[in-house]
Amino acid sequence: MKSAQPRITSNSVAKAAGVSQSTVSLVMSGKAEGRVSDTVRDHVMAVARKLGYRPNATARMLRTGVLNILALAVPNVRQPFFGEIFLAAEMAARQADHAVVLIDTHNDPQWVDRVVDMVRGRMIAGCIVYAGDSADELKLAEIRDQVLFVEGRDPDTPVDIDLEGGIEAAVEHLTGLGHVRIGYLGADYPKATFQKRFDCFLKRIRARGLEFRPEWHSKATFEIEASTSGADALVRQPEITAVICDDDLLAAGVYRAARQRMRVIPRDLSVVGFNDIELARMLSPELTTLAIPAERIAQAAVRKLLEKLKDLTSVQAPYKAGLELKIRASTRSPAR
Amino acid sequence: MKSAQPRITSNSVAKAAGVSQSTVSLVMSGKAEGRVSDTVRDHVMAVARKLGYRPNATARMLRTGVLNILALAVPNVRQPFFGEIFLAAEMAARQADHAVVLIDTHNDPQWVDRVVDMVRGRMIAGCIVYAGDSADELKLAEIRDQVLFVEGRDPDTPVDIDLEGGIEAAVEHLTGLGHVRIGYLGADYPKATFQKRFDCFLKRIRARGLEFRPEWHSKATFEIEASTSGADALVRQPEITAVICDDDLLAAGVYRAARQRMRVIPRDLSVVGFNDIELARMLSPELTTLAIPAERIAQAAVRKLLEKLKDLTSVQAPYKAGLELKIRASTRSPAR
DNA sequence: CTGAAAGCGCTTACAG
DNA sequence: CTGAAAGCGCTTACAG
Repeated sequence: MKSAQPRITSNSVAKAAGVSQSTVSLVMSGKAEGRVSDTVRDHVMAVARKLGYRPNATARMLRTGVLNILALAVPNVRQPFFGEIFLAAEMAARQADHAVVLIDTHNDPQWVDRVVDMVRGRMIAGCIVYAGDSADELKLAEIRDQVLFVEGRDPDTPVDIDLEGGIEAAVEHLTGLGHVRIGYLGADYPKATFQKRFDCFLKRIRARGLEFRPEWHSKATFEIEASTSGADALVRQPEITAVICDDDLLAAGVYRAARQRMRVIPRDLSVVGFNDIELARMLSPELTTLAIPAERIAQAAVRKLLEKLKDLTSVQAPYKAGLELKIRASTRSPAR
Repeated sequence: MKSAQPRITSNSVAKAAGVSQSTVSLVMSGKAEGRVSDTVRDHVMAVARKLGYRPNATARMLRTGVLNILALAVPNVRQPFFGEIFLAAEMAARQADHAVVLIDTHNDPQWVDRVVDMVRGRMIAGCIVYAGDSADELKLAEIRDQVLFVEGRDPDTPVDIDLEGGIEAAVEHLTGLGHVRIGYLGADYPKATFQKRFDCFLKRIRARGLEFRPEWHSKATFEIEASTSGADALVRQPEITAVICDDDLLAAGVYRAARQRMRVIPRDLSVVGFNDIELARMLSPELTTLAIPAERIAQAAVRKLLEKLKDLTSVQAPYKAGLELKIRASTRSPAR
């Protein structure tokens, strides 16, 4: 059996220091100022350090009712983009003295129920939901006061990206190069953000007075085989001279399909991605792509969630992050 | 201010159901069998559901002393490989009714202190440390009973990969193709696993009676520019006909450097990676690489940590995961 | 400045 | 089968 660990509590520290337990608590929580003499405070701190005492976070939470754990739910942890989102969110949360529990929604069909359980069961204070499915967002209504959506369904999603502006920049870039028959490779996931992206694209195409045929639209999931075959549906149509993708991972599928069809990027086909993960610069030629400012988005999400948890009535303007079109070597004028 | 939330506790449920608080507790914790009549149990469950009651996890933890949160410390969350590790660990932990807090050690120089604080402060039950730096492993000695190392410094790391076997397979594959001057692109991070990898490589080269010159060894971090220039130090030496890399991300640098030097893979240069992340199949040509069974490793780590936490004295044989050489299009016989 | 005491919401002997 | 009570380790009025 497990050897008996000598549990060090505020009580044992008090005993060892020859003071009351309340005094230890005051000192350890940094509220000694004006309530405990400097001599006693220093003595208690010394004893606590010597014993290796740390206040029991569970007891503190129970007593104060203040939780300092947040959850972050993202579609797929294996995607480097969400790694970046987590990293920035964790750092922002840490600075506000909070820990972050990461949830992979793709991987756990029960995730909504678990989040609701965790919030109601006081395990976590709240949850940031990045690009949740529409159905998920609905089920989260039960704890809406503890949830903050990023790239969500609602037009006023508290933290969102400027899809209109980004897609416009991408389309203008391609039309500026002379492309008139542009294909669209969408992400085959039931997320509002992908629906919106395609809508913005269509709107720009129409505004430009360009043609768009249904067969120039394909969808695929992000696994490499799936994205390759989804891309091939576009690549095999020689009249398409450029493709815009919902994600850099889909662009990788376009590269693969193009190679198989002997179409050279960018000579025979221009490609634009979405996200600007490091892969974009590992591909050859380097990928032109819409960069999402992951760090700013994650910071805004944490800040807004913490504000919401502190003060439900505070009305905040949504944060809309601008996208930057990184022009690299995968786009150029179509061959005549 | 925040609107008053009507807190639902076992007490309020008891009142609403007309039973004692202990009865509610028994029912909710699933210990009603033989202690509470079925009628009362069903009634309590119905009332609890109607009120949306969830037992307060914090109170339960404080009372039972049982924590169900683990931490997982990995070098860099943005690397898809660690996304996979997290995913599998989270799933295994969830099945054992535990949550996982993810820590990015690369990103937080204070991470060791935080983990120690969390363990001693009873926020987490224990921590899995994946490829910690040697210095970190030393500082974690204070909570060694709550820590489990993966790919660690210790020769008996409880969960490790079979580097010897893997590197041997890679070297044998290349020598079998006829390569005799093989370069090594190492990861420039102070981790024991990378030191071991190179040592295994050298050992195999020597066992084969092959030459190895110091300038055939280069090191780089994983950012694309860094790996490209680190790779270039090898690629620019025409006598090197093959390169083994500590990571697929480094292999991407070799591809980039080779392109710049006009050396065609695999005609002029064979490349072997490490990890088999999805990138390996996005590169062109597809990358031959040593696959690490991330899922099995993560599962073993969670299982072993939970066992250790339950029973300190149980002695377990280390788990050593075999590596599989995935032979793809980036390796072939050297041109004469 | 210091300490005794109540209570956060549970679980778990214990008594009936 | 059911309930009253103690106690997990803190924080925070309250009294002195």
